[in-house]
Amino acid sequence: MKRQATRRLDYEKELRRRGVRITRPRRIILGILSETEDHPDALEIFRRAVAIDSSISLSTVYRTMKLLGDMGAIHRHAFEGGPSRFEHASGDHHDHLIDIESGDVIEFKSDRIEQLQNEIAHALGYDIVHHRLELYGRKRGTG
Amino acid sequence: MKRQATRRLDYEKELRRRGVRITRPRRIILGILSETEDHPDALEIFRRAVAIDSSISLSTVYRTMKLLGDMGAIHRHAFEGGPSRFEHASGDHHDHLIDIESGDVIEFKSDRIEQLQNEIAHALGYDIVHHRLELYGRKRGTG
DNA sequence: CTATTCTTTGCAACTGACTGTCATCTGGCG
DNA sequence: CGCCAGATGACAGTCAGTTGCAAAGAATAG
Repeated sequence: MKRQATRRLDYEKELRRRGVRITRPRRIILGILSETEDHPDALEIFRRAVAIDSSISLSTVYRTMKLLGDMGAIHRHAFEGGPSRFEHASGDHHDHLIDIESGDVIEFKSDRIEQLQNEIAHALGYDIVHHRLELYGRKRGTG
Repeated sequence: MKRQATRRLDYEKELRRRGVRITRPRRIILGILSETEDHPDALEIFRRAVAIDSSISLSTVYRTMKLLGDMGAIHRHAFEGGPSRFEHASGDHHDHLIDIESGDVIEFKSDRIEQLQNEIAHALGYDIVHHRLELYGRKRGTG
């Protein structure tokens, strides 16, 4: 449970190392990102940020998400039919199963699939730069 | 090469069956969709349609793509960082490898991956409604 | 073939999700 | 503290797509 505080400090250290200033809005957004285990969108992050400091603007949230995304500190996911949703980039790679009823996101990982993807790309003469694998499903016995 | 004309007629028959009127703009768009083997976006379809009948509007293209998509006659793909691109829904399911340099789309199919996806979703208590698997890559020996 | 009906169209205004501009503000060093 | 490049809030602009509406045009009836 101390993981979160550590993660925020890691973010700040990394930002400093890159000559990025740690401002009040950024510290608040970093705090929100490091505490959440879900996949909030920009508006949701904005709402949570405003609850802490009402002067924060939505532009700053978007700018900060872009900055952190470019740095590789967070991942942006453009799931179907909605705004981008974010998660911190710590931990290793995984893909997502999206509950089409609730919007909940479940993370999973399959080395077999990754391996098959590489084989396929290779056979087609390509190197994979990145990929997107999303399963959209419904809880069994719920419809 | 007669496949395309047949496909357009199939589209029209299906539309009629659903009580949808076959208008001039729709016939033109259907013709474009049945002739192309690539994955054009709405604007590209619009450009091709205007070359045939300059009075067609972009709204009608969007509306027709939505109609055909809802009917399941075409598939809409929202690849990263660009507008939706479309392809006719004939033939069987496949996934896509996108050349990040040229935007070219290569179709591929892997029963092994599909099977693994189902196993994963099942293990998590879900039934897959649909999925999205996109590989973004670069041609080997090109960079 | 014409009248009637109800869908579809083109246009323009609108929306959601960002991105860019700019005057003002501020973090961090000196 | 004082400075000042980089960051911020406010808001205009963009991009892809959607929607409201009056006019046009399919399909059907007569």
